Amino acid sequence: MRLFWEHGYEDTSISDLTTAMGIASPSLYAAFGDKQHLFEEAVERYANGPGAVVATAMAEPTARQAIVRSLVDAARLYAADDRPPGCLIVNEPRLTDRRGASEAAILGRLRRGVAEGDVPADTDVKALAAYVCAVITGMSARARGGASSEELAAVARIAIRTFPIEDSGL
Amino acid sequence: MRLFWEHGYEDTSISDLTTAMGIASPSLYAAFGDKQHLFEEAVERYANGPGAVVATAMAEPTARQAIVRSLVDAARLYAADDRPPGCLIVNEPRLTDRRGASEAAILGRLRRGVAEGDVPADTDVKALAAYVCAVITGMSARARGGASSEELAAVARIAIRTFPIEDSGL
DNA sequence: AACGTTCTGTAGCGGCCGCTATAGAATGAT
DNA sequence: ATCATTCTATAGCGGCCGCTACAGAACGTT
Repeated sequence: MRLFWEHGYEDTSISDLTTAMGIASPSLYAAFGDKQHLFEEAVERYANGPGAVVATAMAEPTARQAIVRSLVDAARLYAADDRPPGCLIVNEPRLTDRRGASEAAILGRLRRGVAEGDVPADTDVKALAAYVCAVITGMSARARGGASSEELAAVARIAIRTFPIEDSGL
Repeated sequence: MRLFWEHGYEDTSISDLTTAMGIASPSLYAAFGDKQHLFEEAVERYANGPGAVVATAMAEPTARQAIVRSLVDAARLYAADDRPPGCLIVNEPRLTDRRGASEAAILGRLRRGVAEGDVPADTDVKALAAYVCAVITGMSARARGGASSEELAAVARIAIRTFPIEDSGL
């Protein structure tokens, strides 16, 4: 998982993986089938662990808090010094579906916000969800380029200013 | 240039290039040296042509107009149907220097704005430049994912709301 | 028309890729 | 202690990569 996270699918070779695991390639193939399956298992593990930032943030009581939490957590986690920088799902081209699911989660949370009254009814929720995803993508890219958590947090703070929803501390 | 733009450096093979050019590989090597040099020439050509969006936008009279123009132009060009989607320089991992130059240009324009009075003196210009770059990166990524110009423009409009500078039409 | 030069294309180099056939080591049962 | 079974590692498959030696075609000169 860490290797795919750091280097991406294409730039992680079977040789890299077996070396890191301390096994030989036939053992890897016996255990995981092929590279594709191993990758899927790694992504699943990632999505249920380090990659659950956005998903868990959506549980916040208001839509604004949910999105603020996404961005703030992303800023911290994408540049945490005990992990590879950025987000595996955001950076890996072939994970379009997973990214779509994240965006759908954000969109759903915004719509719930409209329904519950904490988001103005005239808000273009689709565009806002796309915007949040774009910012998160940009943050992940910057993390990969060596940006610090503080720098990402500064970006997040600016991004948050756009919301048509009242401030709520944080 | 188009091949590198569409598929990136690694996923564009010499075979792809020679096929597109209608020549054989020895001719390519005679003309460009090696793949790396050809890529650099292609990037140079890109930077002086389709990739000059941000650079030219910086010439706008105010910093705000410059940044608004960057985002609006990016929205239109990144999803123009007569070109590959997104930005070569933004998407290619190895072009860190070029990206740094773009960010420096934005930062310089913001500082000039502070000096000329059209940007508030207490603005965190570094963070704002980082934010703009992050949004542009996100827009390029979305373009690659198939987003339309309209969708990108919607993202740009939201992004623009953050600016601590007065609106000026557009 | 014959020649010398320039250029293009065929063929193939070494190297790494994902993947696997096969032989040998470790383990449990008799 | 011997054997049957499971697992592991060595070695190597075909394929594509970037790159190039070399032979043959095209062309300007005499």
